[in-house]
Amino acid sequence: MDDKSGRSVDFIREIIEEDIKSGRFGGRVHTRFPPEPNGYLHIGHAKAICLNFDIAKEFGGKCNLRFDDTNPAKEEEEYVEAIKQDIKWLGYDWEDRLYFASDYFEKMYEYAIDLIKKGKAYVCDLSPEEIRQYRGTLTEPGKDSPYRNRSVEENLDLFERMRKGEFPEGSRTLRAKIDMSSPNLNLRDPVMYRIIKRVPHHRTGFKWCIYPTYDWAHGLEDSIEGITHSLCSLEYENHRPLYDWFLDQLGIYHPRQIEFARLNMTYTVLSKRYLLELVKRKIVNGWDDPRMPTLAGMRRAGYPPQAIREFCRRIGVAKTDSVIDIELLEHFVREHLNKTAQRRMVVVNPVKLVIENYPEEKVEELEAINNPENPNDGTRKISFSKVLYIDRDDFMENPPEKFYRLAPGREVRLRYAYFVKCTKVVKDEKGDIVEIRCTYDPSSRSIKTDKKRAKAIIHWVSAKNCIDIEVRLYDRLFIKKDPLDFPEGTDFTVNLNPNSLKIVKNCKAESCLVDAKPGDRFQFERVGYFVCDPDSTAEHLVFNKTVSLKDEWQKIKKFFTFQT
RNA sequence: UGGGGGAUCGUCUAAUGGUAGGACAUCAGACUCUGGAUCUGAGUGUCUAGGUUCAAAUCCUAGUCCCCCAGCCA
Repeated sequence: MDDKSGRSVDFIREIIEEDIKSGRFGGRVHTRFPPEPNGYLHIGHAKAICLNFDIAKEFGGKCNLRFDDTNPAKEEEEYVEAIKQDIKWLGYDWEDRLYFASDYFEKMYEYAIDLIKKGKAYVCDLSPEEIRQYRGTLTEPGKDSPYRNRSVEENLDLFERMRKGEFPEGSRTLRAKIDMSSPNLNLRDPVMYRIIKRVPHHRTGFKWCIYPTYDWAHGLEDSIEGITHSLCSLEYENHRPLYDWFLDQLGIYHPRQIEFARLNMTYTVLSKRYLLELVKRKIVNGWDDPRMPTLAGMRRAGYPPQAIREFCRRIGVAKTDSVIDIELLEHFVREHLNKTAQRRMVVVNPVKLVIENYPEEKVEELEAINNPENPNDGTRKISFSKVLYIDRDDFMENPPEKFYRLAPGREVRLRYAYFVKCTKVVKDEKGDIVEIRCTYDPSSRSIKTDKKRAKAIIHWVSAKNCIDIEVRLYDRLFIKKDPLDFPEGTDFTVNLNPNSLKIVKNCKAESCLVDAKPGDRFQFERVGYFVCDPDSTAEHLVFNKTVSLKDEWQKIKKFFTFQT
């Protein structure tokens, strides 16, 4: 999408504009988002949600939320609620248009009878294996089912008895009578109804023992709801002739199906199968684990919904298979958080810094800016004293050339405070640094008057006045750009990032963070963006890393480690 | 091998016969009390081969490569 001019539109909006112009649907635009309640929504669904709801809004139309609950074996109520919550969180509203395919079962049944009466559908006694054999292959035509030419009366009778539950699961199906030699396998007498008796449907219980298949049901759902443009992913392109066929045979209202490429992202898996596996094998801690690409996971990771929406808008929509760099998503997350997240100082990996020439009992209140990007957020006071904590990563005993931070004999500025100069390093018997000693320059305090330039500015907290928090450092779940690229005989877990979660307790945070509530987002200065996790209690605050700040030094460090 | 789709910087995406542009990423510089943010600059692209045309990413021809389809999943 050309984002500067805002003039160019994607191919779907182009089609819709043409349809409006030609009056194809009386100028109406009505879309729908049709999830199957068999898993949690992920960022790929977000693309479809944004597309459907945004288009409806842009063209003055409506967008329905419709659960495509035609397979009781896989669907659960838990997912229905989670999906509704996620869509709301994303910022979309289906108003009073919440529908379920299962609400249309009776109507669909009537349509099926209509089709049987027209001689366009028949009850087939072939077993699943036989159906497969009769279907033929990609290059060979199929064979007609021996039951294909039953009389309308017999079909009507059998179909009614299927509904009544007279036949065992898998014994019979209702099939459309189309063309067993069609080069499009979907048109080789597709199954419309199958018998499922053992599991209850999450909404209709055991009321039904026949269930419509996707191909039969979806167009009917769209038709019943008066959908104008039925947007779906590319793999349904081969199904469009079938979608059209059913509606044409029935002679009912006929929406237009348009296919677009689903979202793929680097370092991410977005198939329900693998996502479910991650949860079931406890590789992650549930669907809302912050490492999951689910909306629930991203919410818990601290992703602002606005950033996800902006991402969806900016990736555009096309028919080309594509893989989006995850960096692009992270870019929009940072962009939003930079403008909105208040800054705090938190030392994740603390080491003591003692200022030798600072009075023992003295405490100063220093002013810090809450968000330099937003003056309206004001300032806060932070406590300064003789003993501080700084991050171990901000000190090196033998620094390389590009390391600007604290080192023996070096001077740096403490953010919003003074210049300090390292005088000494105190180590324990193992040789680990336990304390860094320094002196400070009392004249360097004021932001306004002190023009002394610092090569580096580091963050800190006062040991006397800080709180301990838990920080969960999340990183991408996979180390490989394409997690599904694994050697034969292994599975996608070989590509898991062993360091995707690092829990750090006893991080030192400035005291004003005690007021943080779950969902509150902050920038921990010079570290990254963090969100307060629902696991937090008043005594024990937990923060999840959303995304790190861009870090020049990390790049340099990486470069060095590659060199040596 | 049948059918259906698709191919533009590293990655997405514009240009609808008339200057191949933007974003992310990368690199360089400026600025900065966050090695953040911001600003400036740089490099990198029309799948291939022919043809039509004053002019082709766009039209034509032939090829190449990629994706989807043989569930009673969606």
